[in-house]
Amino acid sequence: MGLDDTCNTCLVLGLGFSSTPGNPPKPKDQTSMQPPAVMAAPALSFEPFLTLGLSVESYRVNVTEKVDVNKGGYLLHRRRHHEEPPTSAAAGYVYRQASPDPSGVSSFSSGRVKRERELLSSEEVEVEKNSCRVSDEDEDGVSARKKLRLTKEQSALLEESFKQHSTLNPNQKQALARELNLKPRQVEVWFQNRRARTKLKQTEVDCEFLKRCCETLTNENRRLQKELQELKSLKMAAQPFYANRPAATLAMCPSCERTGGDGNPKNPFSIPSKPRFYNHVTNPSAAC
DNA sequence: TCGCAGAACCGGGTTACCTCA
DNA sequence: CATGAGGTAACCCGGTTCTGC
Repeated sequence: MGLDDTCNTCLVLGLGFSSTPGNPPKPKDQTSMQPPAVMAAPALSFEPFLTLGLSVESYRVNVTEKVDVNKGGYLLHRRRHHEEPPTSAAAGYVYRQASPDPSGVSSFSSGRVKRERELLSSEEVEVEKNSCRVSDEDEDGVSARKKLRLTKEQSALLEESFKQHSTLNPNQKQALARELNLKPRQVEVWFQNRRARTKLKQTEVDCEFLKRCCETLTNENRRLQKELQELKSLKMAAQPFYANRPAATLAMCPSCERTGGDGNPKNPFSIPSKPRFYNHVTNPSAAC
């Protein structure tokens, strides 16, 4: 092993996702977004490479399954799982709830679903009749988009509901609409937009985190390049003097400038026969 | 007047259910 | 009777439009 071989001392810097402090524990039935974090460098490797990168696949997957950074969990997978609430099972209520289905393929299998929806839709019409806050048409019948301004009370209730369920089942939507004197469609839209805002916020947080990781790794790369350069210049300077010695027996610690050798403890230039690796973060010198 | 937040809308994808050959 | 295809409804998402402040 020569100095060039010492350059083969690996540096592996990985960037991936791991849990971030402060993230709420993921609910049992939800997958969670794991914010990115620098992975610990592997202890041993013999290939010379410095990696700065993301696991694209894991990022993609995780980004689509994240937990609201400040409002609790939310679901991005389409889920059509439902279950009967304990109190209303006999009445045949249908719930849409988060599904643990990891494939993202959802299930919404109940023979009662459609009937339930039909019942609800008729109810929805009634609610919409009663809802006077927003109208799709003006008095003269001309379609005009009017923007709803939610009151503080309405917003608070919607937020509260979102904290509990980031998605609504038809019953919840109806109940919420009734309570807020809004159209079920408006409640639905609010939840859709709310989920989108949550995701956007999470994406921004992730982006910032990755930027910081990138900076850190860039600096580390620069430092190691410099160290490598120093090693090379030391090798060049030492070559005339130790011309008869195999290059593999030469090594010098750039930090303490001690020179290693062939592993013989009596030889001041000996290096261990086996390469010693170290955590460059906690121990910047391999030779020491 | 401009920018922003967010409500509303649109198109596309997925799933469940129903009907019919 | 079982089954597969086609149609429909409902939901969600990403993206966009547009309104009110």
